[in-house]
Amino acid sequence: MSEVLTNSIQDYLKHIYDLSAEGHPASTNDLAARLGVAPASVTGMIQRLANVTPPLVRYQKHQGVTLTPEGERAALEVIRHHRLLETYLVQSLGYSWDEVHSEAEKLEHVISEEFEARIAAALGNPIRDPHGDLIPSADLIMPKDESVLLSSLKRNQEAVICKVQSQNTDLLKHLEGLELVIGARVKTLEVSPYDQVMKLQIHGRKGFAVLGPAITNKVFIEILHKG
Amino acid sequence: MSEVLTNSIQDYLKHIYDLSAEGHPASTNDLAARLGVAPASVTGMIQRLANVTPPLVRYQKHQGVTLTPEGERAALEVIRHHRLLETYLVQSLGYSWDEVHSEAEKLEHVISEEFEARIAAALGNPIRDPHGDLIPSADLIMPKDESVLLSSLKRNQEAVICKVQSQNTDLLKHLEGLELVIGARVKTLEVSPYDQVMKLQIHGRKGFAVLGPAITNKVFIEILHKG
DNA sequence: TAATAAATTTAGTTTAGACTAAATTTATTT
DNA sequence: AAATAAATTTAGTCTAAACTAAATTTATTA
Repeated sequence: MSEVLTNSIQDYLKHIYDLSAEGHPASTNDLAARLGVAPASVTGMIQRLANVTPPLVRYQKHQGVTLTPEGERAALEVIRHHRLLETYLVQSLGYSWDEVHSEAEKLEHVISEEFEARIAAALGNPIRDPHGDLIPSADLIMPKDESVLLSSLKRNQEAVICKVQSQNTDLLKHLEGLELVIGARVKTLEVSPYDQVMKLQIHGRKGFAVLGPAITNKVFIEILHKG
Repeated sequence: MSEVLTNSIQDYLKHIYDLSAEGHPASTNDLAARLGVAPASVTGMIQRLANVTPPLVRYQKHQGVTLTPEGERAALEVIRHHRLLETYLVQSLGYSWDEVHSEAEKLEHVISEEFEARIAAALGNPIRDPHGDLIPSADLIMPKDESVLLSSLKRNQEAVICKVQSQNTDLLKHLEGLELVIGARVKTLEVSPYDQVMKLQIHGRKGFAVLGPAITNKVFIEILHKG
């Protein structure tokens, strides 16, 4: 019956997507917190989304909410918009990684498929955004995440930094200082067996960096298979 | 009291701006037609806009509506967004002039001042959009329009095409074929006194074009003062 | 297991911004 | 100037999406 995906609905679907990504349904309260809205408002909305045809979510009272395939498609569309936009703002308009979120948050709801296609092409169809998050493909498949924690890298293995899971400005500044940024190539020189401290060589930089687990458990990498 | 300029309000202000640009206040019916909304809805909205502090419009029953200085600022902000966006879409993302309007229509309401500044800079602070319309400056002054009709160009005068006032695809295609596009330099070789037919030399093109008043009264130019 | 706390839902309001139908005002003709 | 037409306004309704307060359900703890 209904056909329109309002901004608000798109936001709900987006947050349900990543709250339920961990396996269990998204709870009313968590959703409310993410959306900055009262829990009662969430209940109202998810009931509507469950009763639309086709339903966008599966919902049982007190049991939380998950996306139907239709809901997931819609969510992935918004997520693709968001992450492509963040990438475009950084690459083509010179934004820094910490300025892009709120801009993309607004633009994601209004750009056309044409616009999406043009910026994707201009960027060479990237697979990760500036934060390292995966970008769903044009046909709305979320790529499989091959990344692992830096802390799991063994001696002599090489890898590429692909994500830093943290909003902590100090940490991010510290990593920037070390040139340990997304895209950087690294190789493990040594791992201390007791405290997990790693000695890391950063490609194109002399000497090495020493990182404790407080850092290596926040940084994700893709291991380079020697070919 | 109110502080938020919703999308809808921005659209009203924008259309009031250019409907009242001709001198007389914008009428309820004309506004309704432009906005694709019932006349009664317009009355409701402009009453609200007149009673907000500070008022955005001046309104007297049955007399139409004009912008206050505050309303005009808000309108120029939206118009600047729109025209910069159209320009950016054409210059930087390869849109054609006839595809940009609806995209800009949606984006104009959501971009930040940061975004506006960045695209303006990337474009070299342009003064006209791809349709030839003037772009308000960053401090929201609408530049004075120095353009005149091509039909007013005298023999031997040179000018630059700056606007074609028409949505007619045939005409626009015809002009494109002649390379008579925005930015083109032209010189009048001859004007026929009875039927106003002009013989025009187009810079960088051999031979000349012959244009009747049906065309020369749609094309605007800026005359080049020999310096 | 009863009592308390936390999470969720229901019920009823509110606001923006549209709508229709009816009433009123201004403009145009005869 | 009266009659008709066109434009505008009033009044009341509707929907999306939020809200608060109260009620209910589930989870936790003594």
